[in-house]
Amino acid sequence: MVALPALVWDGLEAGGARRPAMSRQEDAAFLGRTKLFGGLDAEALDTVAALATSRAVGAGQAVFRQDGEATHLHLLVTGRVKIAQVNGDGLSLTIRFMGPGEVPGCVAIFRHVPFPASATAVLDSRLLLWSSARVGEMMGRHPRLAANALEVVGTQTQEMLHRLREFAMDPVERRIARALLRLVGQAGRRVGAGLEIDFPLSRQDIAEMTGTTLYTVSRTLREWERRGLVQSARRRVVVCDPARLGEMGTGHTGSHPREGA
Amino acid sequence: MVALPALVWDGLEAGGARRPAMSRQEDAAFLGRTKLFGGLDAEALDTVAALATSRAVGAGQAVFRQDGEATHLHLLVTGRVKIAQVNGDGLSLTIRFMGPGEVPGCVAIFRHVPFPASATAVLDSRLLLWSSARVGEMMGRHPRLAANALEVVGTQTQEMLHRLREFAMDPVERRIARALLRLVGQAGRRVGAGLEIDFPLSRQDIAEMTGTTLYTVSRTLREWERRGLVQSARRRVVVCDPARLGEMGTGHTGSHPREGA
DNA sequence: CGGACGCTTGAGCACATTCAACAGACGTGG
DNA sequence: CCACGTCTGTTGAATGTGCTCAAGCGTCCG
Repeated sequence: MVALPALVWDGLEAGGARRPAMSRQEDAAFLGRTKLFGGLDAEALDTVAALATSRAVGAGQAVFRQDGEATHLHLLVTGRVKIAQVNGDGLSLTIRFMGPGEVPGCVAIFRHVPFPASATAVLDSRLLLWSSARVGEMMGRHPRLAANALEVVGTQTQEMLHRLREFAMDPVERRIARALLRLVGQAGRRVGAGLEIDFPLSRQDIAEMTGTTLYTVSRTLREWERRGLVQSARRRVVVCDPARLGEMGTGHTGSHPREGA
Repeated sequence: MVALPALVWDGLEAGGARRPAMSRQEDAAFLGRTKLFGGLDAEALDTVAALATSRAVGAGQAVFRQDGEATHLHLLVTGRVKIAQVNGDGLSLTIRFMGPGEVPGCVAIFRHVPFPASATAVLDSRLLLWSSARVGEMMGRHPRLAANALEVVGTQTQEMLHRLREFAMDPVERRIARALLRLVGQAGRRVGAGLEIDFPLSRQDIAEMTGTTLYTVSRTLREWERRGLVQSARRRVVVCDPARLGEMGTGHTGSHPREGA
């Protein structure tokens, strides 16, 4: 609502350092900084990079689809991807957003099961791909990779657990606050008014992340804007006061939680 | 409410074959049938069994506590264990129940982080323990073990994801139905009226599994009892008609889901 | 036998949803 | 460059699911 400076979502500033095409060497260096491939020796990284296929996906395009066979491991290099699940009634739940260095759909690859959710690029993105068979080979050859994979998947389990608790016990307002803080943490960019979320995010998107409706999100954000906690415009959200927004999560500001102790 | 035959929860029938003390050889054979150790060769199993410590935990006693340091890997041999998380306000969420062959708290061990939840025996239970350091050694020595661990943790992630969707999109009634069916699936025993859940389960327990209150659970179960879907008595639940209860999950029997497509 | 525990039920209320209508921003094409 | 349609967001009013609070009852166990 407040006037926010004009902005393009993709391009130089969003993606960090510009890498238009990226050489094999640059890829290898990048891999070494990811959770999944970190700690492998230089030679291994080089081999892994050499085996990868590169793929560009435009904003709004699908990276992979729910229930599709998981034929390839996807590593996000630049851009941003939304992981979302659709249920039988056509309602959809956004599991999370992923950024550079993350591995959308990794559990499905490791378990050799269909993707449990769809991945859609929300910004122009570039990914590296390895076939499922290649991944098996690499895991066998590099025990460190297997250990990393366990760590990555374990982290995801605990994140899911954390969100499960939110859904089970927190009122909508608190879930929205937490979702925004999480997004700011993983995709926040300093701007004048505070921390802006790096990619276009509609009320509907937030609703799908928090299991509520776009109407409730709109009302909540509007109220927070009056109180100076956030600023927002069309598909743009800036968190001005993360601290006070966080108290909304811990706090007893508003209403009552659910359930009897 | 309907008269159910008298019953003791623990003892012969609950635990499958009776193993009062259990030798190392029996332990090894048992390990070979678990998800985590399955597929290891006989020699490895024997070594692993030899390295284990046995521990008995009485019903109602804690196996480990939330936020406690994860010093040991726990494998449940007999009995049943409840995994639950308490939040700051003293409200608790039951993540799941685990039975023989399962590995409560495994993610914390693998990631070297504190337990995210508490484990409590709901029946007299026996567990095998390995120190965290031992687990590291074993995983290094047996690649198959590392692969199994990834599979186990990956399965958990997907289960959490599934439950997350339930919490986000399903009304309370559906969540209760699903919870009962899940319990019957993993701890169901044939009885005259249908499938009885293997261990004592109160309204409060069900409420903590489904993020609701014991009052709502009571009303719901009562209604289902009138319709002949379930039978229940004090801390006992029998599912009489799993099929119709399942339709409650898929179906449009009742009300409306949440969220705008 | 008495207390604790688990279960049931009613009445009232509140958060959040549903439905409906509108307003402004964007971009597209004439 | 302006007109139009589409997309996103805002807001009001009515409704309802599920929670809170309160009371009572039966059963199990000490």
